[in-house]
Amino acid sequence: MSTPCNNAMLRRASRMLGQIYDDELAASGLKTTQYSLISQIDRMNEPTLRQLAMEIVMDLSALGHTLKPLIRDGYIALLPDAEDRRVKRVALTKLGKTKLRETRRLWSQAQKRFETVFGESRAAKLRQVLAELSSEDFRQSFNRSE
Amino acid sequence: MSTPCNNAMLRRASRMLGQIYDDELAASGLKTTQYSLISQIDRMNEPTLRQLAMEIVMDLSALGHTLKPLIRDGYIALLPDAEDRRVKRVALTKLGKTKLRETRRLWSQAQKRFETVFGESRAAKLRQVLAELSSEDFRQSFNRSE
DNA sequence: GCTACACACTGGCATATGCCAGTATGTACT
DNA sequence: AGTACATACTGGCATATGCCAGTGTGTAGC
Repeated sequence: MSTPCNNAMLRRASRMLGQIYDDELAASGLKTTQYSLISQIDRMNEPTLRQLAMEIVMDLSALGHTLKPLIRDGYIALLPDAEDRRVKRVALTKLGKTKLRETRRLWSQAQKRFETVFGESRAAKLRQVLAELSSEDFRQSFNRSE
Repeated sequence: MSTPCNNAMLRRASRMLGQIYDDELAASGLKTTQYSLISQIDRMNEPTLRQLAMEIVMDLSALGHTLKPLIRDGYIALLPDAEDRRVKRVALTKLGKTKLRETRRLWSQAQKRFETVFGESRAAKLRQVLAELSSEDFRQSFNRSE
């Protein structure tokens, strides 16, 4: 017999959780994807596009596209690197930082409700598993398994 | 302290697994998302668009868009329902069924490697958790938790 | 300095996904 | 039958994500 597709189930759960979190963030005008991106940029110290892309396991050009609306709306800016002229660094603008603080309240509420409904301990375990699947180590192991 | 975003981590893992499975399916010309869709349609008995959308937790209009390329390529067809003229049912064409059988081999390989690297038992548990998160019950519980 | 090659990003095209505003159809109530 | 409302889908617009083919820039070897 064949097992249900792990990838399909992961995507399905992503859609569900995306819808749920997006509902909570609706008032902010940010999608959860955008909030997560801004939040991640805030946690890193003016990362290069590549560093950011690696961290969130996103294709470099996909990241570029995704950043466009956020740049247009003035939340983030791309700064040329001082050393290497090929490199651009991603930074939050003042407006972006403000937006992040505001939106964090809505996000916290979604997150809190998730933890309540799903269970804090289970959520922590789930995040651990998801981190493992998102690691380069996992990709390597997978690729070496052939 | 604040926990890492459950939704962001889920999406990140989805991107990773998507890339991994897509690599395996590359030779088929189908994306994993498309394979999963065809496979799901095959498992259901000529579902209506709405039934299919509910099952995979996808917005109805998003589903409509996603089906377009597969219809264009002749893998699936939309059939009018006999009883209710508002309704359209989704069916695999002969070509679609053939493609499904062919592509299943590649998918099985990805799935098998996943189970090997991640562990069969852990994978089963993960799917269980993902199914829970994808359920309408979960959405209801979440919405009622406010 | 020149040539190859590696690396970082950009642009174009395609699919994935969602929201909202229609359009068509069915159903309930009068 | 007629009106009001519910339901199923469609189309337009926007973002999310990926691949591939550039373009510009650094670097190693000659």
